[in-house]
Amino acid sequence: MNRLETAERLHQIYHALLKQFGPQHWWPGESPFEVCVGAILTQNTNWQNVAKAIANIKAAGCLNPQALLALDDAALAQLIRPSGYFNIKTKRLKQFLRFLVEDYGGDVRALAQVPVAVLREKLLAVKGIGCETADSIILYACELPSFVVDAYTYRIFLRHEMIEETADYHEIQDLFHRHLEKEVPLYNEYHALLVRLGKEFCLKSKPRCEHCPLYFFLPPRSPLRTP
DNA sequence: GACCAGGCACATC
DNA sequence: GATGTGCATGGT
Repeated sequence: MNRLETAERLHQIYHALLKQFGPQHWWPGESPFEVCVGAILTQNTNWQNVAKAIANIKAAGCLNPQALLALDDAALAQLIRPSGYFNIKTKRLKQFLRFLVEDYGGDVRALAQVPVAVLREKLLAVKGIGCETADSIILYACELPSFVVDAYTYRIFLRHEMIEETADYHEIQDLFHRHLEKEVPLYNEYHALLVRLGKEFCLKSKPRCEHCPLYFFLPPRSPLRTP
């Protein structure tokens, strides 16, 4: 597939998804800070469980960096319990909160002033933040262009034979960065639509024609390689 | 009861 | 550098 064909295919898939599902209105958070918290809590976890955890944090009046940091680990773990892995996520959340408060005064808008490449490196240096979480914070909280790749993205584009089975996170991300307009709304909607496709048709749907832009049937769950 | 979900760090070979 | 494992709840 040459460069033009790849770009055309990526756009074709995007428009087919948008036509099928409509805008997804991501990220489902009321503030940039809430998006950051959600990005960490949703690691390998269903969003419904994360929503419960965030509701608990809100009910406790703690949805701000200072209040969350002031909680002791046991209390925070209890609040985020529904999101699973609550002990490890307590540590990860606090690592991020310290980073945010100490380096940026607890203000996500200040994060968004940092050049994308630099910001990404800084986020990845925080223990508990990997590629997907970093890109989610950059794209959905800071509204800067960094395409979010996840396990669904891998499975869908592997099935479309647009990536190799051995493709790692950055190879997949490069596919989108090279062939799509570097626009935040496009990156935002594309990733959200891929997740929607994955959720909707992962195991429920029969395979369709593999040349159809919406090739719903996914290969079995397999890990996305991260560097 | 098994399997899955919007990962990540760390141990081991 | 690749591969395996622990982390944990809630829905289907």
